[in-house]
Amino acid sequence: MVKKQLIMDKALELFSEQGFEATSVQQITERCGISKGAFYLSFKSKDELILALIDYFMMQITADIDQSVRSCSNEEELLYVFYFTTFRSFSKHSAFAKMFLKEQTQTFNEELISKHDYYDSHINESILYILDQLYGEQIEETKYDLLICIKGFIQIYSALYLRFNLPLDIDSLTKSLVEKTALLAEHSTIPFISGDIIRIIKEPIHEQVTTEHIAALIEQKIDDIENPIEQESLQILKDNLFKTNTSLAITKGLLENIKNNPQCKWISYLIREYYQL
Amino acid sequence: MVKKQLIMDKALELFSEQGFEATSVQQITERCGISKGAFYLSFKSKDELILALIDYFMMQITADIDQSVRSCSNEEELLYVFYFTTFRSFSKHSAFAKMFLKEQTQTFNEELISKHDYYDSHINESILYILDQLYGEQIEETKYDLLICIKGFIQIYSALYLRFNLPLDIDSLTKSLVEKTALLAEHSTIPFISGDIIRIIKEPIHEQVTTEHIAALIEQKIDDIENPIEQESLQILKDNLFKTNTSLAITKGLLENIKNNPQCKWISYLIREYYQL
DNA sequence: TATACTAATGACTAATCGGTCAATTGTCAA
DNA sequence: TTGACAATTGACCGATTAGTCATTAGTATA
Repeated sequence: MVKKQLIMDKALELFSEQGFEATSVQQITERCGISKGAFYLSFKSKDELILALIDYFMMQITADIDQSVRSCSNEEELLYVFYFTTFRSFSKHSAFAKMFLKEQTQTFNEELISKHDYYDSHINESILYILDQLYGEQIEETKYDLLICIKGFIQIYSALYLRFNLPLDIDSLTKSLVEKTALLAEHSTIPFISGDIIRIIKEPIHEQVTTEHIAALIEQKIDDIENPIEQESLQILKDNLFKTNTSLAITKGLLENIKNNPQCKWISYLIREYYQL
Repeated sequence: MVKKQLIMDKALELFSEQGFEATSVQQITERCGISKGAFYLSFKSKDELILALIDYFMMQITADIDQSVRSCSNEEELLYVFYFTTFRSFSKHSAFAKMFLKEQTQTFNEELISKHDYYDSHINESILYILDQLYGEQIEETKYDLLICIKGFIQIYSALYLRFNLPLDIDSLTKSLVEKTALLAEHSTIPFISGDIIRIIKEPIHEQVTTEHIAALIEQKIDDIENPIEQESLQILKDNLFKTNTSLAITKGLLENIKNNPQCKWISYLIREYYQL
């Protein structure tokens, strides 16, 4: 599916420059050097394209953040690692980040909102995990305000950087934000986010990670994977989902096989969560 | 110009629900109960409409914020007054705030960006004024990071509130943000925003307030004003712009005459700045 | 070379867009 | 009541949109 990738690349360029609605399928196909018909061989509709883009990148970004946070052994560095990974991801996928920033407040598509909420809730969990690890009970009251503020920091600094296309000194930005976050965590006492609001924020809880969900995801991705080892690993992982008494060692090994393919990051993230690895 | 107001009202509703691009002129005229031709009697184009909306509301909001900040005598309350006025304004004009949040990241119109920058720079000045008053030299290094963080707080909490249409306890939110801001101002030591970035941020400096600019603005607004006293006051203020040795007392009195008309807030703000009142 | 199959094309449709303008309606002074 | 003028209408325009499909080009097998 090289064609699909080509379309996604060029479309992302255009979306980040002009926005989704302002970009026509014609423009996309022209930049790809293909015909209009060819576009609709790869994607059923223009909407499906943007949803695919969001999935493709958000899976990577979200899994990236989660992984580096969970694998960080040094508590001192937890916040640093989180911010650093986040901005490095945004920096790496800056065209996507730009598009995402443009479209995230748009209401034009119900499915887009729910997708946004889905990944957002995963990121929320990563942040809450960090806060829990670092401060625990100490910030029981202000926890959700901290969550909001951290996301506010990320959003406003990202927007600044993406707006002017500045070269970003991630280390410096991260250090600055770590200090700010720590200050708020350790000294702020007046919460705003009340129990009611928390419930509303949390409402779009991401569905329980089910065997069917993972299996469907593998099914969907498996044909796009070119490396035969990775493909077989995915197949076995999928089959094992429906067996009992599967070897955790084998599972871990299989996960190791696919860990370098960015397309598999999300799946392995979900499987790790599923088996509590 | 009652028709113009009707169109702006209904269009704002639609824009805040669906976004600007997704709303057609047809939809607007249908909701107004007028014909398509009638729309184009009031506005030269759809673009002119959104620019008018932004001017109409941003003038009020920006002037509101500036006025309450500058007229706050108690230094202790400065930050509180700023946040409170800001959120009260957003709350009062929530449909506009919603639309603005949707469209602010859109690139589709050069003029829209420059308008955004124009009002943004005014708000920046209000915030920097507060920071200067409260902390002065003490935050020389971190001043612009504070500016960014304050705007980040406002943005993320507004988005939260507007997204879920929650009833907003402004006082509570404001107290929470005042504490956070004070913490950052008093204790943060690691700046990120460097001199280079400041220059880029400041670049779209709003033009010097000129006599011609104010006169043109009055000219443009004066026919929409229905109250004859307000209309005459504006006329005299405009004429006085081109005279030397005008009485400051008279100017102040005239400003007093128009202070209750929201349409005049921006003009009186500029005139006050012009005469250094 | 002939056949069978897939990949790719671009002219086409139906709908909608922002914007125009000749025709109609409403209003008020003479 | 008439006539002059302003306000309002909605059919219409050209451009553009997302999406379709009969046709063609390319490729692999027999």
